[in-house]
This record gives sequence, C-alpha cells and structure tokens, in this order.
Amino acid sequence: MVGIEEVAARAGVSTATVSRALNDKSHVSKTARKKVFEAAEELGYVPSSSAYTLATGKTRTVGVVVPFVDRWFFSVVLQGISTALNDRGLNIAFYSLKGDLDQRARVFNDLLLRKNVDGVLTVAVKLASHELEKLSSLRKSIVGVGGPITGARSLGIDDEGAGRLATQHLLSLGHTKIGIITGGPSTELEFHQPYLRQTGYREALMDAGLDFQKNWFAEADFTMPGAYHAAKQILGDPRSAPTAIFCASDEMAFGAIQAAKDLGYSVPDDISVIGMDNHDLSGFYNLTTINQKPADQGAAAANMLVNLFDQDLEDKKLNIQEFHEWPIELLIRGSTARRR
Amino acid sequence: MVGIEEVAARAGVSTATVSRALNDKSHVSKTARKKVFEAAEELGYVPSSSAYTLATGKTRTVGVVVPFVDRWFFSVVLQGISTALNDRGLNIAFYSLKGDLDQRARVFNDLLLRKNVDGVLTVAVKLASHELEKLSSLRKSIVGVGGPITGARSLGIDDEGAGRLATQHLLSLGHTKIGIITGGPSTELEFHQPYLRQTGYREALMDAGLDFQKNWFAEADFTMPGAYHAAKQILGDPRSAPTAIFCASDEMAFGAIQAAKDLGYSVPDDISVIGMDNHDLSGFYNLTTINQKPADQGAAAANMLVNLFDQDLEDKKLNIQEFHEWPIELLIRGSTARRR
DNA sequence: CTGAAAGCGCTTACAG
DNA sequence: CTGAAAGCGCTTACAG
Repeated sequence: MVGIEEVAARAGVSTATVSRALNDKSHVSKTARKKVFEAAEELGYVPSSSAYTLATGKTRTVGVVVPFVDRWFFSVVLQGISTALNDRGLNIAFYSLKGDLDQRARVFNDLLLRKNVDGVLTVAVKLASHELEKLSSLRKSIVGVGGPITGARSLGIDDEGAGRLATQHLLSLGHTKIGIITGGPSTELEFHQPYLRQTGYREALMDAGLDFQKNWFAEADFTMPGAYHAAKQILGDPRSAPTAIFCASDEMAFGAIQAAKDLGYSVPDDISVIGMDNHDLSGFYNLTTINQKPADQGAAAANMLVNLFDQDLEDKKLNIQEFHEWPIELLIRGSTARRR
Repeated sequence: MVGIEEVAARAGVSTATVSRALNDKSHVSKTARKKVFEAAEELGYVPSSSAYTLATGKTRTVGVVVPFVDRWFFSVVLQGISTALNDRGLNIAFYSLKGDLDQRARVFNDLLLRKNVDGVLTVAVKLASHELEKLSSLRKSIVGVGGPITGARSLGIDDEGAGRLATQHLLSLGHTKIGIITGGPSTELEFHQPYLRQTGYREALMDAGLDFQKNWFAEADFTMPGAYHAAKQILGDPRSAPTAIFCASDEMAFGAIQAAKDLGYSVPDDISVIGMDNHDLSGFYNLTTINQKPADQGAAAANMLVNLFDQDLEDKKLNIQEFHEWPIELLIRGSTARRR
C-alpha cells in the first residue's frame, strides 16, 4: 500500500507539496505539480481517506437513512440522491431501517454516529427529538425528504395540496361521487402523507359542497394488492359505487384499476381513477396522476445538504426548521374522464 | 466533540485502558471497565471511526455496487445485504452505477478505492479485469451476487438450470407449444442471465424432442410493459399461438398475463405462464414461478464476504474464482395448468 | 491488569 | 513556492 511519503520521495518534493498538489491547492509550481501527478500515477497511489478525515475533520460522506429500500418511492429517491452525491465526489453511508426498533437504535447510536459522516439525509423518516439532538450535538447537518421534520430542514411536496388537486381534477370532470383509498395506520407511523392527502380530499369535497361518505373511503397499505381489495369493497355494490376514485399512490391506483376491470367496469368510461407519484408503470396503465418526481426530490435534498457543508454554521443555526415545498404537477393521462 | 482523553481523565485511567474496555478486549479489570463505560456514557462519547481505521487498518465498511437500485431485484438484494451487514455492525458505502461509463470510472477509481472499504460486494456487475486487479492490489476482498465473476468469488443461481426447470414444468403439464420471453441485448451487457435462461429453455425443449420456434420467442427489457407487447406479438395469431410461456422474470410474466387476458385468453385455462423471481406481487398475480430469494442471496453474499475478513488471506488467495450456486425452487401457483 | 509512547497517513499553520 | 513538524484521535506492542 503506497503512501504519500513514497510519492514525495519519487517526485523529489516534500509530503506537504504532494498533498497540496493532489488536493488542488494553490501555491504549487507547475513543475512540482506535474512531478507529483506523475509519481502518484506511476505508483498507483490511492490516498487514505481515514487519514484525510482525521486531519481535516471532513469525511466526504453523507449518511442516508431510509425506512425500506425495496419499495418504489424509496428506491427512486435513493437513486436520485446517489447520482447527485456521486457526481460531487461524495460517498453514501447507507442505512435501511427495515425491521425492529433495535435495528433503528443500532443505526442511530452505533453506526451513523460513529461513521463520521458530514451530514445526514433521511427519507420519510421522522427523527425522534433525541435522535435529532444527538446528531446536532455532533455537528451533523440534517436534511429530510418526504415531509416536514420538526427541528430540521426538509423538502417534500404539499401532501394536503396534492390530495386537494387530485380531487379537484375529478370534480372538474363532473364527478360528485368520489372515493378515496389512502394509507392505513401501519403506514401512518413515520410520515403523515396518508392523513394529509385524505385531508386535502375532504377539503376539496367540502369546498364543492359535498359530504364525506364513509363507504367510499378505504385504507390500504400502499400496495397494489391492498388497494385491489379495498377498491373491490368500495365499488362492489353497484347501487352505491362512486364514479371516481382518488388513490394516494400510483401502485394503489393500479390495484384499483384492476379491481374496477374485474368488476366489469370500464376505466375511465364507468370509473375514473387518479393516482399519485408518477410511477414507472403509470404510463403503461395510462394513469392520470400527480407527478412528484422522487428522484429529483432526492437530488434536490442532497444538494441542499451539500450546500450547507460549504457554509460556516454557528452552533445554533446548524439545524433549523425549514420546509422547502417541492412543486407538483397534475399529469393527465387516460384513466380519468368526464362523468357520463 | 469529546475524545478518548476526556473519557480517560474522567474515568481516572489511561487512554489505553479506555480503548481496551470499549473495544471489549481482555485484560481490563471489572472496576476499570465499569468506570470507563460510565464516563463514556456521561460524556456522550462517540469514538472517531477515522482514527480507529487509521490505527487498525480496518474500516468496518463494505462497498456495495449495484447497476441500479430502482429495480425490484436490485433493491431487494440491497435490502438483504443491508440487514446482514448492519446486524454485524458493519457500514455500507453505497454506489449505484446508473448512468454513463464516466460515472462507473469515477466510482471505481475515485470513490470506491479511496473510501477505505474492507471489501466489495457487487450485484450483477461484471467487473472488468483492470477493476478487479486494482481492487485486489489494494487488498480488498470481493464477492459478487447474481452470476459468476471471472477471477473472484461469487454467488448466484444456476440460470440455465432455472430456465430448464421452468420449461420442464410446462412440459410436464403436457404443453408442447411453449413460448419464451427473455431479456434483450440491452439487458445482456453486464450479466448473462437472459441468454442462460434461454439456453435452459432450449435444452429442455430439445430433450423433449421439440423444436425451437422463432415466432414463440421474444426479447423484452425485463419490464412489464415490454413483456406485455412481446406477449401480444407471440399470442396474437390464434393459429400459431403457444399454449404456455416462460418469462425470464416475474415482472415480464405479469405483462404476459395481462396481454393474454387482453387478448381474451384465460390464464391458465388457455395459456399457462411461468415466471422467475418470486416477486412481491407474484402472489397477487397467482403466478407460478421460480423462487430465487434475492434478499437471502444478498445476505448470504454479505456473510461470505465478512467471513473472509476474519481469515488471514495470503496475497495470492485474496480473490480466487469460486462460484457458489444458490438453490432455487419451483413455486407452483395458479398460472400454470395442464394443457386442455 | 495497566500506562507511556510510538505509530497509523494525511493536512496545514508557520517559517523561510 | 516549499518544507519540517505538529497534530488529528485512536490502538497496541512493550515494559512493568
């Protein structure tokens, strides 16, 4: 394992000059710089990042914490984060919280803190106040994606507004019998998306002078099978079936579309369905949805965090509460149509 | 940021004793150990991993390289790796190669090498020989998941055998007109799965004395929409349609099932469909498939790698070519049936 | 069982 | 522009 000393010896300069040259600092003559690069190249020199970190306090690494990775939203956000960070030459220390609370405690107390990350990016993970404090006391900047975080910077969409927009789209098409499939209690724990999207739906109904109907409401687990069964329940009775359904995620919308078809309904002729996400497959399902571009959200959050590194933050200002609203857009495809 | 000195001072011992106690080494009296833990707790001491790494040469970190993360197989493998590694107190340095070759070069030359990882786990990434050499020269152990890697240890299923098994299942049900949808050239670059699975299919046909029929063969991109269109093509002409289709992934099988239904066929009464993966949704689609448990594969590969850390490997034996075949099983659900 | 001290491989004021 | 040397925060023979 060749070290900086050997490079210095071969280049005929001091280790200080090698360091300056390789890190692109000023005050290095062109000839010295050239000799250093040649020597490093010839020796196959790879700097030790731990020595760099120990000397500078910088780790060039961002901790990324997700609740799961084997779900569409999270994997796409991670993809966006990964690209943004790698492009800037930064590494990712990856933690998936899947599993029990022990696992979570281990990540926060053991791995993440020890790992000497420059900052932390959480995806739809609600930090407990003691977790936030611990991280702050170690001077780590934090940015959350997927909803507001108490006591830290975060970025996400206006879930309530999104629910309202989706519902208003259905209203504008003349629908008055509008159902909703949102997330259930088990999906509610960490993030409030299900509740907020439902709130937006209720507001839109109220503004239109319509009442909330319990039999047009169902909770599912954000999966296609879950929503399939929920939609069958809602659409099953032909006397009381709604003519449109808002689903709080595209995957649930796929399930609802399938359920409608299996019940003999035509989408959108009999039933309009609107989703939320703009999932990879939503084009295939011809699904009207709300585009929230998770990859871009991930990249934007990563950039926010990295920009903080460049600033000198005082102790008090390290983590301030600040929500950046991510714009959404209605993406109209063929699963919604005017009520017949 | 409280360091080991402060803990030592507070506990009334030397830093050496603090280090021994906290790292669970022997030769520390119970009283000393207790004092150290109390002092560390009270001060909220978090050891510096860069100092640890510099002193020991161990990073407690594994580099994980995937081609993408926003695809089912990879995200599930990553989930398995993540759980296995975190349980052992190891960190993940995560790299997604999505994108161009520049990105790949940057990951291999810059990030991964510098990052001081103890070893590298690659998922369905075929290492170029110069990449492998560079990593080996830096004494990193390597384990690959998802197919054999030339010059390194790897773990994966027997893709050819899997293709054969799937086809034999269809044959055993009396089918003689069996189509296949496998991966196209664009999915072939890194891994040979599509080709191997197809080879298994052809072998099984041959063994049964059946000829390969070009119009029952199609290539898609491992997505549901891709396979949907491919399946329509294969099944479209009722005079020449096969009675069964083997799809090289479950997501493609979902597309094929959908296509069959949209053409008015019943699955499995008219058309049997078998997939491969055991995707989260394959139960919902009632899909007969080959279970390859990617999460377990990821965990097993992680454990293989970690076990290497504990061994003292000579220079020559650091990375030896060694393929560990992962067992598969036929998982029979309702999408396949005896030919009518 | 315990401690003083060297050493891991860098960076960076400081002095020239 | 350049170099000698201190320092980053740990671990670990070595000696006691």
